[in-house]
Amino acid sequence: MSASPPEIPKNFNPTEVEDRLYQQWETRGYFRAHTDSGKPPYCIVIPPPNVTGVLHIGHALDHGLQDVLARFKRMQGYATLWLPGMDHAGIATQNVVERELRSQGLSRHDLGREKFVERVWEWKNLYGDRIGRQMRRLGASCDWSRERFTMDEGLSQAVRKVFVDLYNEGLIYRGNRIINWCPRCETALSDIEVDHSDHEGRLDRFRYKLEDGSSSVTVATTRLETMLGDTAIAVSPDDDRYRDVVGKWAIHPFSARRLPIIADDAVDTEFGTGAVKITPAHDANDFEMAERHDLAFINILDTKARVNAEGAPFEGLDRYEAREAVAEKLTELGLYEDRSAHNYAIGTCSRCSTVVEPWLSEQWFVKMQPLAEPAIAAVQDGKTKFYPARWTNYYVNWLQGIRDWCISRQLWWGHRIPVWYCKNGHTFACMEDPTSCPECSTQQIVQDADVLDTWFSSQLWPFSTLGWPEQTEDLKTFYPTSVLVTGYEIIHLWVARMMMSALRFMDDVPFEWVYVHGIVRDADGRKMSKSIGNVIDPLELVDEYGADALRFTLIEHATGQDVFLSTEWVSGSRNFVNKMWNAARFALTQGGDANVAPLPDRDRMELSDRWILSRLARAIGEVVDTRLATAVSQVLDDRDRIRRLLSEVATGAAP
RNA sequence: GGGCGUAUAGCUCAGGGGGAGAGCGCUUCCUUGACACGGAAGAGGUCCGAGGUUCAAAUCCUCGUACGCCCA
Repeated sequence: MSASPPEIPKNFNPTEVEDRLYQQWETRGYFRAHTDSGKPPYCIVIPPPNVTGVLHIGHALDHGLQDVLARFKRMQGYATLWLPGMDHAGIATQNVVERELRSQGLSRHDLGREKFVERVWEWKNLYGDRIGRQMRRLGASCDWSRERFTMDEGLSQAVRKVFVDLYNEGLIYRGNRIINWCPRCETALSDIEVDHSDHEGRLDRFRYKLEDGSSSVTVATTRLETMLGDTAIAVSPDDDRYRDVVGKWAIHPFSARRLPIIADDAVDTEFGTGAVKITPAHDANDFEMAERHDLAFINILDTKARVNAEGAPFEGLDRYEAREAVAEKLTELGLYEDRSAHNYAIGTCSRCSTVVEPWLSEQWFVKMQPLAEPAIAAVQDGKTKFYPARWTNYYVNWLQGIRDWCISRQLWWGHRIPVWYCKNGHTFACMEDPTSCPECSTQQIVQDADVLDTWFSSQLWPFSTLGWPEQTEDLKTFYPTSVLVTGYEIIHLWVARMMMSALRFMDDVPFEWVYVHGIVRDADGRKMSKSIGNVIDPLELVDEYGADALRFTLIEHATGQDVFLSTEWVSGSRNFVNKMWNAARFALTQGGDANVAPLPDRDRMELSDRWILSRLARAIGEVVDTRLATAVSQVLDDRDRIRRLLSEVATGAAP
């Protein structure tokens, strides 16, 4: 044997090889999907990353899995489309651009709505291709000619049609309800954009005097400042302690408002004193009770969670300042009793971690139950299947308990709600921007100021990206899509909503399979976060070990559990990739192309050839028939055999 | 309070009704013509505990313990 030719280095250099090959693949159109090939279709739409973001290690796993599936199906002869794109990420993007403005001493209000939205588009055009470049570095074999953005013209048409249709059917309605309000972002949030965690707080107790001066009732609360908006006191109808005060009135110490003392089954006799202050405008349970008893709704906080005029004499104070001020004032009046430590759950904005305020306001909602029922049935009937199957129950349970979805956001970046109000009080939704009211023809009309929740557009992703509402060739060829690959944390945020909207508007499920993977954590199992400082940048790992090494590592461990990523694993995978490189190098140095001759007839093959071909066929069969992570471990098993065989051939031990 | 997951070698984890596994680490040897990002040999396990099903259980079932996650 001769020495290795110098043009094949001993060590695999991933950066050089991967960049060169990716460019070739892309410019030669290998990732392009075709609708006229006559091949069976296979389609994956990417869970669109936020346009503001950079790729994190979770994307590397998510995209790696999709890439394996896409490349595998291409090799099997399917017309394969892996469709990439990005999400406009309403709150997140608006926050980024607002932060940028703030560094120049400006607010979005200084620019005005139109200029601000222009500014966000400029930002998007400047930074929006960052994700795409990073995905290419990771080797994602997407069809970039079909890249989509949730704010694209076509996708916006889809959003508009869905809104108008649901509105006309009565499934979208406007209502004055308790919603989650973020005082920093100054917008409503949906239930699932709020994170809940236990918090060490306190329970304050104070007295309301009865109007007739006969006695007083002591109540307990964790949010003392909300007493400014109290409009009743409630006790349990079975509570003997309060039997003789039900029906009487108490007096609010700061406003002289009369508060009825009511009996309601929802009151827990065990909590606090058994008597509960009722703040209908600032608590969801109190709101429901207020509707049952026809109580007044008094909103005491402004959009920044400062006390408004309803809360005089505390007007202008922040909610936490007000909490202390109210306690002091009650003490002065001899009404404050005591406080004790108390743990309770608080909700925080999932975007900025500010404590959200339950707040009464007029918002748009989607009535979910009629949409949820078909989505539950489709999974129970097996039209869409979860892998691993245990997520089926999670999905079904979620939908069975679903509540109406608050879709309006007090933001400027997003799809504006296509509803107009005329001066004569008519309200209407329409596909084309109107110039007059369709009912009374007045031209004095004004559009609703709010935009839609970002998830309202992403719920349409599997069909809006393929061209819907137009009946495009892509839509006919690739819908329903084959598999959705995503992490379990967005089954309820996204997967369930896609199921609902697709069944309603496409009359078919959006995907046959939902492949659910875990979260990538650090080696100690902690979530990666900037504040802990344990974030692993996938691109740094690609620089150091190569994209294949990183993706192989992630997929090997994508068994449905969370992946605790240690860079030592990636280094191990890099070594394995190098092993493959050297196997190829070995083959080429044995005579190069001359060795890649057509195989002889079966009966003239040598035993070793037949053995390795059968081994190859078996390995392919096993890989084809098993799930990804198992396939990877199969590859690892085969590695041993390959290694042994090579060494036998090299030493002349095999015939 | 309800639901789910996990427990297998020193570490991190696959697997799964009949043979105890991988990577990393460890020990010993090898500057061998693909590869030291390598090769060879080896030590190392009550497969969390108890009960049940079975000819056979680490694997399936029940209960328990510990840890983690999700929902309220």
